[in-house]
Amino acid sequence: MPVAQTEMPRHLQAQLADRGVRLTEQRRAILQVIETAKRHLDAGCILHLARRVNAAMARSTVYRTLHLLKHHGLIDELDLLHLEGECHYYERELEKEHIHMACLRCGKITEFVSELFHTLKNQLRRDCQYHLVVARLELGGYCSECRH
Amino acid sequence: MPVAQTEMPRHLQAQLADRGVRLTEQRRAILQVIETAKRHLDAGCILHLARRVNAAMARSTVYRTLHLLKHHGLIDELDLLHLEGECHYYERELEKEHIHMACLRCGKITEFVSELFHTLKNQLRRDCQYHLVVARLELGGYCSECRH
DNA sequence: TTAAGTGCAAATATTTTGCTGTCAC
DNA sequence: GTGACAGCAAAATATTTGCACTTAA
Repeated sequence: MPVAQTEMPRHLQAQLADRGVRLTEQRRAILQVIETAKRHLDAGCILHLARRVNAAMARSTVYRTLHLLKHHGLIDELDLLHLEGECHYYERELEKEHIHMACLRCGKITEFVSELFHTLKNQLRRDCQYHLVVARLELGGYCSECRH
Repeated sequence: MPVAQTEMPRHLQAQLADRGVRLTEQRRAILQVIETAKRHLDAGCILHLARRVNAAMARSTVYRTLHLLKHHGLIDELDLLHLEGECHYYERELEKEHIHMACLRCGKITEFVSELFHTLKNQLRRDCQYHLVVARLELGGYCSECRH
């Protein structure tokens, strides 16, 4: 019996193309940076990394592209409790939505997947009278190495 | 049989005094603004309202006092999904921790209390290996008037 | 008395915008 | 070919800091 298929993660590039969004060299560079990121990146980091691919990249192009991706729901914007300045961090939207826990001393970020968070979101979606679009749960505390 | 008493909400002023924090005219004005707030205030609003009490109040005093209160755990800092610029909003820390739901179109903020959120926090506290200090859940979507 | 707090102005950090030239489709 | 996009520089927004003066305890 065929099972309902959840949307497979595909290249951001393909997802944008599907939506008729114009693909420029600059956008491709930024998408590549986001897809291959090994940690949470802010706009400045994305610019820095994207310039390795396209040296002339303007800072405003990064901001405009992040805005585009966010409004298409392809990336999530995080604050990570503003541990380092006030910038935002970006990561690819994934099926298994996760919770970010930041260490208030060393800045380490740990990600959790929680079935109960999923249940909570469903309950809120049912009860809150809103058409729920984003749910951001960010935690702060002290990690095992930093707490005394 | 006496029941364990949860800490009653008291004047922020008294809580600061307990901690040996110096009380100035400026701090008292800011505390009063926060305690009597009827909506979520950002630093600019707090400055504006505090100047009704103390006309010479400097913007930097507001920021320094908010920092102080936040580090004493007496207020919570919210982002409300950055609906209006990038500023932060502040509210008094209350026993019944609540969730903020922001309408992405009209900007209305609705607050929820959820038993399940409380349970989730307890589960995370137990499982996450961190000493949990803050948990911020912010939701975005479209309210009943704004969704089509 | 004196360490801590304040006001002011300047600095910093992050993000947005106007405009002109360029490129993807 | 043309409407959307990029680069650049300047503006806007939010917050922090250095320093000299003032004040709470």
